[in-house]
Amino acid sequence: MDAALQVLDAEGLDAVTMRRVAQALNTGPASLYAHVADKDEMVQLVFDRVLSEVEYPQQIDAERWDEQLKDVCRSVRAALGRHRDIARAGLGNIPTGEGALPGMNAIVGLILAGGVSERVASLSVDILGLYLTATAYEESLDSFPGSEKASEDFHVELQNFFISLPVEKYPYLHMLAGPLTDGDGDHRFEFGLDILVRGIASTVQADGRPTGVS
Amino acid sequence: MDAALQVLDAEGLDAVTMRRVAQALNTGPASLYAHVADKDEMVQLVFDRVLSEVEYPQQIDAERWDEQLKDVCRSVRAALGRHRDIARAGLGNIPTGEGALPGMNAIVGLILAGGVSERVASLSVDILGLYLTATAYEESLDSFPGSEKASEDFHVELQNFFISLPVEKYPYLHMLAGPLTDGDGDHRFEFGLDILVRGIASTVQADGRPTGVS
DNA sequence: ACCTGAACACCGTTCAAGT
DNA sequence: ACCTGAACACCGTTCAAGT
Repeated sequence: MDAALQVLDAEGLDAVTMRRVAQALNTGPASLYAHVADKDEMVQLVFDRVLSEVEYPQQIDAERWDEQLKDVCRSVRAALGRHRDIARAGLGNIPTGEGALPGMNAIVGLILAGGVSERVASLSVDILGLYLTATAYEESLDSFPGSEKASEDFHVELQNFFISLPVEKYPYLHMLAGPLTDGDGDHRFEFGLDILVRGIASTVQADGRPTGVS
Repeated sequence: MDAALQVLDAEGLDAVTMRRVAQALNTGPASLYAHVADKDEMVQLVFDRVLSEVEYPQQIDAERWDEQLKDVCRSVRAALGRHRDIARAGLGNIPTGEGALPGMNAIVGLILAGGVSERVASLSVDILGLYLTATAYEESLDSFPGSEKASEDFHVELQNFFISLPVEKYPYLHMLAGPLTDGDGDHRFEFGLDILVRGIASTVQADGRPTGVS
């Protein structure tokens, strides 16, 4: 597992193959099958390990549940961001490993502390997880493929493309050419996080009783 | 391109390889490089083609911008859902193909019709795209790998896992074992969509002037 | 401009055989 | 229980050669 994480951090998720990891262990790929069912399980274990880095409050403060919730989410983003494009491995899965459970338990607890129903809490944790892995994955694509230079060039190119679009055919895309390609990652993340957390909160009326939403 | 789409629909995205597509064309893999730079470009073209199936209103009705916006989003989900796990190909990319642009232009227009700033509109279209591709991808994993039976078994298994969790260690996960694994896809999708669209709308005050959000 | 066969450098996984 | 070498059935991509 340490070996797999090392390969991931050094070369990215695509390099985390049975053969590459085995090589880092000075052995052959077949040997790994004594410890792991298949490649997917290996990658899932790495993902779980990364999630174990997530920090969460030991105590839930119901008054500040939304800020605490956001902090856990920021910690998830930070953990994923520290390990290349590992977020890709989390896209289709509900993580059930030892590393992920404490953080997930905290997130569920914080959402419930917001006063929402169990149903809404379940849907919320789902969509929040989706948001965290998907944004982390997108950001990882920006940071690595080439140098930072390449990604900046790509930005300019994309903006030029939108500007070049025929105004009569795509008026709105043309209009937003600037802001659409303006990428401050931290800010984007906070915007989405704020919308989601406020959306979850808006599901509860001022008196603390759940609204009829969904 | 037709051949690639056929392979996708019949066997899923993993089967869309240079070799498989070439075979469907009764030729060798090297021949494809006369029409396409690499595999990624080929898959991206397929993705763009799928997005061309998206339906959008010819005329924006500013009064009903949110319902119109939701309808376009539903159409994106439907289009992606018709083509296996193609959504995976859309995860890290801003689509710039002929097929995707009209729908994207409509989405941007509808968000702007909601009265938000250009900045917020850009962030919103971004997060909405993230949500659409990520949910479509997750749903595609549920529908295919094995039969529907297998996915139901998996559900039960997952629920049992959460129930089996030690209550003192993971109280909230244990509590939500039921709803957390209760998957009505349509309903989940609508819940998230509603939160996002309301979140975007909440960025504008009642008088139509943008709030100071983000 | 388009196509081809052959090759290169990789994959995940299996399996008989060993300790 | 753990490891190994060799093999199988695949990959994407390149390249010289053809039309």
